[in-house]
Amino acid sequence: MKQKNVSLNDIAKSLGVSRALVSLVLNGKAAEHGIAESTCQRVLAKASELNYKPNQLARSLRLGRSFTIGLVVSDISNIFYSKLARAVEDLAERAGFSLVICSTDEQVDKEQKLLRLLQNRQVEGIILSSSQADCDDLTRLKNDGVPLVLIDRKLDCKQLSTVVSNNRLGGEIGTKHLIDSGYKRPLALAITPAHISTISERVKGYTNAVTEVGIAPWVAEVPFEEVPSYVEALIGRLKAENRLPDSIFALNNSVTSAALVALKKHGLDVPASVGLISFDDIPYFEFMNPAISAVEQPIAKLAEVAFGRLMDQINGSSATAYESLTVELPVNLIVRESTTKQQPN
Amino acid sequence: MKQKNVSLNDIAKSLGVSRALVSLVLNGKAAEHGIAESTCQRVLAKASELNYKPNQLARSLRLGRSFTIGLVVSDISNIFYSKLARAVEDLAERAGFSLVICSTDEQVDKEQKLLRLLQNRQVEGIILSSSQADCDDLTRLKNDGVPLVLIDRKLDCKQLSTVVSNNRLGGEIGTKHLIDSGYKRPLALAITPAHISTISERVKGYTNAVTEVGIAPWVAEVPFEEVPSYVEALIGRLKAENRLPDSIFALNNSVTSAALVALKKHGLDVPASVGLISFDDIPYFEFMNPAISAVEQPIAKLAEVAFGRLMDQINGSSATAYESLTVELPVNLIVRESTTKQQPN
DNA sequence: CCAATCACCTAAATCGATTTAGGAAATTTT
DNA sequence: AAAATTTCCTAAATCGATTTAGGTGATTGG
Repeated sequence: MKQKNVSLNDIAKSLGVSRALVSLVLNGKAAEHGIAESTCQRVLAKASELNYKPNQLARSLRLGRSFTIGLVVSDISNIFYSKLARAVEDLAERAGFSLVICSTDEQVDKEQKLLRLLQNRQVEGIILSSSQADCDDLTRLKNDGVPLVLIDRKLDCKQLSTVVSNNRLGGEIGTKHLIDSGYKRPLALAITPAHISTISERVKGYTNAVTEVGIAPWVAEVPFEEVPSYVEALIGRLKAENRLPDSIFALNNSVTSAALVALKKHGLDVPASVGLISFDDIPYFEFMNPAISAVEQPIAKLAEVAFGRLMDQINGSSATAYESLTVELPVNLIVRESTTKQQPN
Repeated sequence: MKQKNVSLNDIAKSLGVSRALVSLVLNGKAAEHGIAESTCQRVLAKASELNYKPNQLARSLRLGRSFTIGLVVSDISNIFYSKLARAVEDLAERAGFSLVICSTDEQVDKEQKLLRLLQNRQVEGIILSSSQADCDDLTRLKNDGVPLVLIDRKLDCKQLSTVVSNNRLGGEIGTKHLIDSGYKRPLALAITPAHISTISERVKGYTNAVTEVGIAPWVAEVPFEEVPSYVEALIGRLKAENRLPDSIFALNNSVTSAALVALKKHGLDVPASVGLISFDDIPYFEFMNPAISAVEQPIAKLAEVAFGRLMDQINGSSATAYESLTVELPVNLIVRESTTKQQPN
C-alpha cells in the first residue's frame, strides 16, 4: 500500500555518488563546496525524475529544529481564538513555520498535557493563552528551553513574556461609554474562574469607572460551564424581582451571546429596556438589530507582537530583552445602536 | 541558552546499561523481554530524576509514523471551518494524533504548496476542503501514499474518499421552505468560482425547487474576493430599479453576512420587505432580530465520518473499501423569524 | 620527474530513538 | 561436573537527513 518514499540515498545510489554530494547540491551548497556544475545538473535531474521529497522529520532531527510552533488556546472554535489563530498562522507561514493548534477547554490538566506533548514533539516555541492560576508549570517549561509567549491572558508572574490587550482600560472605556450615554445602573457580566486575568482586569476597569462617578459596582459572576442557562436564569430573576439593570456590560463574547439570548427570550428590548455593550467585537454585531456596541481587541496586533517575541526567543536575539516583559495593547471602542439610551430620565 | 535535552543515551550511560534496555523499559516491553523488575525500577527512577522527555521526532523517524494529520481548509477563521477544526481536533487527540491546520484562502497554488509541505512533514493523513477544480494533483498525492479524505467540497472524481453535506437537498429544502412560506420570487445568492461543489449543488437544489413550481430560477453570482461590496451594490441596484426579490437564499455564511449588512444599510426590513434564509447556521442567528432561518450542516458528523475514513486508510483496514466513496450527510432546516411572510398578497 | 596546487568528491559521525538476534552468567538438570 | 536452560542484558542496524575533515586524481610549477 504505502510504498517507501524516495530518500537521498536512493538518489545517491542510482547516480553512483555519495549522499553527502546529493545533500549539498539539493541544499544549494554546491558552489561553496566546489561541486562540478555538470554533477549538479545530474543530481537535480535525478531528484525530480524520482520525485524526491525531503523527509522533514529526518532533517529536523539532525538540525535540532522542527520548524513548528504550537498555539494553545481554550477553544479554537471560539471566534476570537480562531481569528487569532489565523493571524498567527499567516505570520508563521511567512517565517517558514507550521502551526499545531490545541484547545484546552479551560482545563488545567489538559493544558499541561498538551504542553508536554508539544514539547515532546520538539516544537520550537509555544504561544499560549493559559488557563492556569499560577506560572510554576510554565516557568519550568521555559527553563526546559522552550520559547514561550503568553497571549490574551496574563499570569501573575515576572518571568514570562506576555502580550495582552489593555483589558482594564477596555473595561473602563466601555463602562464610561455606558455612563456617558446616560445609564445609571450598569451590570457587569463576568465569568468564573476568577483568576482569568482578562476578566478580572475588565472588572477592575468597570469598577474604577462606576466608582469614579459614585455608582456602586454591580458584578455578576457566571460559571463558565453553564453560561447560557445561568445568564438566562439571572435575567429572569432580576426581571421578576423588578431589579433589572438599565444596561449590561458583557465581559466576553460567550456572555454577550448568552445575554442576547436571555434578553430576547424575556422580551426585553435592547437598548430600549436594557442597554448592552460587549467586550470583544464580532463581525455579526455590526448588522444585528440593534447593532451591538463593543470594545474591540487588536487581534492582528496581538498575534504580531506575540509572534515577534517568540521569534526573538527562538533566534536568541536580545531585541526584546530590554523591553518590558508584558505588553498591553490599546483597545478600541465601537459605538453602535445597543447603547443608545432613548429618553433622558 | 537552550541546553541539550536528556536522551535515552544519557539515561543509559548514567546507569551503565544499554540504551536498548532503557527503551524497552520505557515502552513497557520489559516483561516480554524478561528484564529484571529491579532494573526496571532503576530505569524508571533515573528517567524521572533526569526529567526525560522522549524526542518524538526521532521516534517518528524510526517508526515511520508521525502521529500527525493535516487539516486544510480555505480559512480557519471562518466559523464553519473553525467548528469543523475543533471537532477534528478532538477526534485526533483521542486517537493520539496532533493536528496541523492550514488555510488556503481559496488559492489553488497555496493549497498545493501546503499539501506538499504536509507531505514533506510526513503527516499520516490529510483532511482537505479543496479549492481545486480537478483532482489530478490530489490523486497524485494519494498515489504517493498519503491517506486523504475530502471534506465539505467534493470534486468530480471517482478516486477520492469524500464526506460532504447533502448540499443539493439542502438547497431544495431551503427553497421549498421559502415557497411554502408564500414567497414567489426568491433570489439565490451564490458565490464564484463556480466549480466549488457546495455552491453549485445548492444552486441545483434551489433550481429544482423553484422550477418544480413554475418559478424561473434567479441566481446572482458574487465574486468571492469582494463579497460585501458586490452584494451591497447588487441590493442597491435592485432596490433602485424596483426589482427587489421578495426573499433571498444566501448560499453560504459569507454571503449571508453580506446580505444582512446590505439589507440593513438600505433600510430593508427582514422579513417584512425581504425574507432571508441562510445556508449554514451560525450561533448568532438564533438571537438576532429577526432570528435567521437556516439550513444547518452536521458539522460534528462530517468531522467524525471523515476522520473515521482517514483512520481506516491509515490503518489499512478495508472497512470503508466497500462503501460508496462519497458520503452525503443529511442537513437540517431551522425555521426562525426571517422567513415569516406577514400578509398573503 | 617530484612536489604543490586545484577541482571534485567521499567517509563517517551525528541527531535520538526502536528492534532483533544473540551472548554471558547464573541456575537447573542429569 | 558437564550439559541444558533460564535469566537478563547488549551490539548493532536502522530511519533519512547534514556536515566536516580529509582523500584522490589531474594539472601545474620548478
